[in-house]
Amino acid sequence: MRIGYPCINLGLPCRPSRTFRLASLSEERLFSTVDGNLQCLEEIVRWNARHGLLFLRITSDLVPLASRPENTFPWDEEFASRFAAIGQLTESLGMRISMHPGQYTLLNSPRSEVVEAARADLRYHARVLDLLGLDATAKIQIHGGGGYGDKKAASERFAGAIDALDPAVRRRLVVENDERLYSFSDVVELYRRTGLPVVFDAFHHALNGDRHSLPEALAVQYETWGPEDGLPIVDYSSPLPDGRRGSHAHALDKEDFLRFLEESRPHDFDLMLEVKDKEQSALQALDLARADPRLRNRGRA
DNA sequence: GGAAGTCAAGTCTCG
DNA sequence: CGAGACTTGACTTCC
Repeated sequence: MRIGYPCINLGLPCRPSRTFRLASLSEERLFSTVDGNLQCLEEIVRWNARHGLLFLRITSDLVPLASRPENTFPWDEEFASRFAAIGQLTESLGMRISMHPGQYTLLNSPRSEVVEAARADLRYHARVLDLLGLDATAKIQIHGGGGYGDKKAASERFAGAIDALDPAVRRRLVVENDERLYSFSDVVELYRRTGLPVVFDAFHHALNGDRHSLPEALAVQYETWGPEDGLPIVDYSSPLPDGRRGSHAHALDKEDFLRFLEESRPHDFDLMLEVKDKEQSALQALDLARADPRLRNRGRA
């Protein structure tokens, strides 16, 4: 088990997700922004490694507006050696990398321009991971998408869109249960149609659950990950104290997290903590899990 | 310099 | 059918 947090480190003075408005797009602006974002990403990688956090989700804003047609700057060529160096650094540290496109990246839309934009966005994400030189264990996690009033047809479109993807994108994709539409059972069904491994989000499962208990879900999830995919990925976030639906808690709920560790015990996975205070919760989680033998296992699934 | 408003994305609900 | 909600972090504008 490796533990991590998404995208930004709130304690560091830099951000790897600086961006700008479409109206401000220029080659100069893009160059200087990506330059700064990569610099910050490297700082985060080093900080995380020093603190034992070996699972990192890279922000989708690393290259702002990357998949917009207006953006014609060859950032991938321009920064190829910078990406390669950071990728070598993460490899040498034993760090795992993932990415998670936004909620507006939808492969199953009935609108072809939406699907084409999603495809371009996924190509961008895969390009980043390719430039880092990472193998297929570096995943891109997506959701099932919209329902469009006919979930069955929407799921069919999802499967068709997956089948049509470039293998360089396809091999990195994993599908995560959401809090509203595609439950854990639904994404397992998508796995059966597409072969995409399943990311289990414990928080979404609590909000949009089905018959699976936590250990049951983890056992089913485990079967969806192949030898090339690495350890399964699990997302965890604490429930909000006031019980408000959906959004992520501000800080780690220690009791809930310890219960989660206990109940998930038979299964090993890499754990992404989606909590608003980012690295603080990840450090607490690492501390709470320090006696857990899974932390010493970095092996294959 | 800080507060308020805007953006980027697409779906979905509500009137 | 069209306006607004939803989400998130950061930009941008305004005083």
